[in-house]
Parts: sequence; structure tokens; C-alpha cells
Amino acid sequence: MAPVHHRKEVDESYAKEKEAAFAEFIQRKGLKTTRQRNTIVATFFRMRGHVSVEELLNEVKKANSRIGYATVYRTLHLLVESELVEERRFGDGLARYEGHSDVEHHDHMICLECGEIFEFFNPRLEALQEKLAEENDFKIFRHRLELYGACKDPEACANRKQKRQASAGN
Amino acid sequence: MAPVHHRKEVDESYAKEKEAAFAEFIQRKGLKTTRQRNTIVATFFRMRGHVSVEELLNEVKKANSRIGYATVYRTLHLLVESELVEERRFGDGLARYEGHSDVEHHDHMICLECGEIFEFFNPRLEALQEKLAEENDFKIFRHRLELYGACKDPEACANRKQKRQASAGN
DNA sequence: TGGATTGCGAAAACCGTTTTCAATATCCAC
DNA sequence: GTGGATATTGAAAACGGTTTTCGCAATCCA
Repeated sequence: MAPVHHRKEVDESYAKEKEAAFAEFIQRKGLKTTRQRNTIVATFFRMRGHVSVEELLNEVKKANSRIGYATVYRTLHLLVESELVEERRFGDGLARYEGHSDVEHHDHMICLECGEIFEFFNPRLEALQEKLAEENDFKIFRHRLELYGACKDPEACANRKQKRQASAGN
Repeated sequence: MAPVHHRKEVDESYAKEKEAAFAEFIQRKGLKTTRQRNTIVATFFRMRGHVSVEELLNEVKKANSRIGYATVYRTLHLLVESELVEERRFGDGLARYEGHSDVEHHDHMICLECGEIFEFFNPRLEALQEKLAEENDFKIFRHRLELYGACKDPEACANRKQKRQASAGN
């Protein structure tokens, strides 16, 4: 019932595991292993939260400044295809990418003040959706639930907001 | 508990009422009453469902072929600002506009086969969301719930799909 | 009815994303 | 290893939906 926040610490073993899984996917698809893809994937799995393309590119450029948008976009598509990553859109017009959490499925609460995105999961909510679909002769393949609002801890919220604004002027 | 479909018939009185409300809004804002805006608004409130800009423009052009995208976009923004219309995005990358239904708030089931968008509302669902937010010290301003899947009535679905494809080659 | 002001339409700009294309890197067969 | 077929890269152009610009037209208040 408690919210499932994204990982507090991104440990090496997690990133390594994901990198290996991606390498396996690349091989399975008969694609080539490249320096750029490795850099992008390694960078992605060492970031946390819901990463935008720009945020990722900024990080990636620290390792290899010659990598551009095109390759980042292409690699993200591969990550999504490999099912190691999910694409999300929260209505601000840009795609965000999320490495799978420990939980299979979850929904989101988005604070409009500090921009923080919280994850949560509740089985009753899922069951109720299924029930409603059933009643209307509808079969659910996937769903999306987003709660937009404000976190109630003003201190933490203000801190995050400040941090966000600082890193925006990058 | 039954789904709230959009109006089956768009009656004159409904459209007239909305047009009057828009006229009042325009006046209140000190804006000018124009032929084009009237045409667009009148057309919009005589269409049903979740209307895309292109669909609306197509209809509008039947009344006045000189009206272009810019004015339709601008008028839709005014409609949203007037709170007579809500903007929705269902992840196919284009905005859809919805005149308020009889129900204040509702969620959506979207059939990925025929494209039909059903509306529904369930108080238990709303209450559960509030409860979950509460538990996580979060205050909900608004939410979005979309169930993507398939309608279970294959005939109706096929009909709608065909109809949609026919009107696409417009 | 004049004239300040707002709105219009066409075209250009925008913005996030995708594609193109020539140059480069990968990797399998030898 | 090396060659060579093939995949990948990066820069720039294209894209698609939306917004803005700009010169002209319409509105509406005094």
C-alpha cells in the first residue's frame, strides 16, 4: 500500500545486470555492439527516475560529447523494444523513460510544484478497473493512471523544486 | 455504474446553450465577436465525441472553406479557457477536444481496434484514488485514467472501424 | 462613421522526434 | 588478421502537430 518510490541508490550490480540483458537482446536481434550504444545504456541505468531524452543526452555527453540526439533516440527505442525500459508521457509533451522497477506495474502521482514523480500500486484499484471493464464488455490490455497534484511535505517539495531549477540551468 | 457514453443525439438546444455561454465569455473577456469564431463554435457543439483539430476543421470548411488551422486552434484555446471544452490527449500524439458531458468528471476506455472512446465514471474508483493519495501525503488536483483495450462486441467494433476508415479517406 | 484595436489567413517558425545520407565501425567468412 | 557485406553513426534535413508572425480586414465604441 505504501508508494513504491524508485530506487534510492542505483547500485552497480543493478546497472551491470541491465547492461548484460541489453547486450543479450542486441545479440539475439543480430545487431551490432557499438561504443555509443554501450555508453548510452550504461548511462541510462545509472540514472534514476523518469528520464527525458535531453536529460539523458546531457549525461551521455559527459562520457562522449560527440554522441547526438539521433543515437540517443535510436538507442532508447531499442531499450523499449527489449522491454528493459518503458516510455511514459505525462502531458508536458515530452517522452520520459523508466527502467523497470522491482514492481511489474505501477501508476504515478506527479507533483505539479516540484515535478517529482512518485510510483504506487494498489491491487484493489486494479481489480476495480477490471470489474468496470467487465461490466462494459471491455477487455483491458493496459491502462494509465496519473494523479496530478501536490506533495504535502512542503519542505521536501521546496528542496526538490530548487534542485530541479538549479540543474535546469545546465 | 453503466458507462456514460457521449450524447447520442446532439440537439439544437444543447448547441445553442453552449454558443450563448461562449458568447458571454467572449464579451466578459472584452474580445470581439467574429463570423469565424461563431462558425467554429457552432460546428464544434454539433459534433460529438472526442474531436480532433483536423476533424473539426474538415467540418468547419463545409460552412466556410476559407477558415484555416490557425483560427481553429485559436478558437479551441478560447473554448478551453472558457471551460466549456476540455483538451484530452490519448497518446496518439494529437489533441482531442470534448464538450463537457452531463457528468462533471469521467474516465475513458479506448478501443485500440475501432478507435471508439467510451466514457465512464465510478465513485468507488474516485474514492479509492483519494484514499491512496491521502495515505501518501498527496493532494490530488486532477487525474487521468485511461483503459486501453478492445470492445467485446465484435460486430459493433467492426462497423465502427469500417466507418472510421471510410471517413479517413476524406 | 472614424479610428483604435482585435482578429484573420497564409506562411513561417517551433519543438520534439524521425529520417536521410555519406562516412565509419562492426564482425563474419575466409 | 583482413576484406567486405552490412549495420551504425552524426549532422542536417524532414516531419507532424501546434504556435506565431505579419500585413490586411473586420469589429465596435465614442
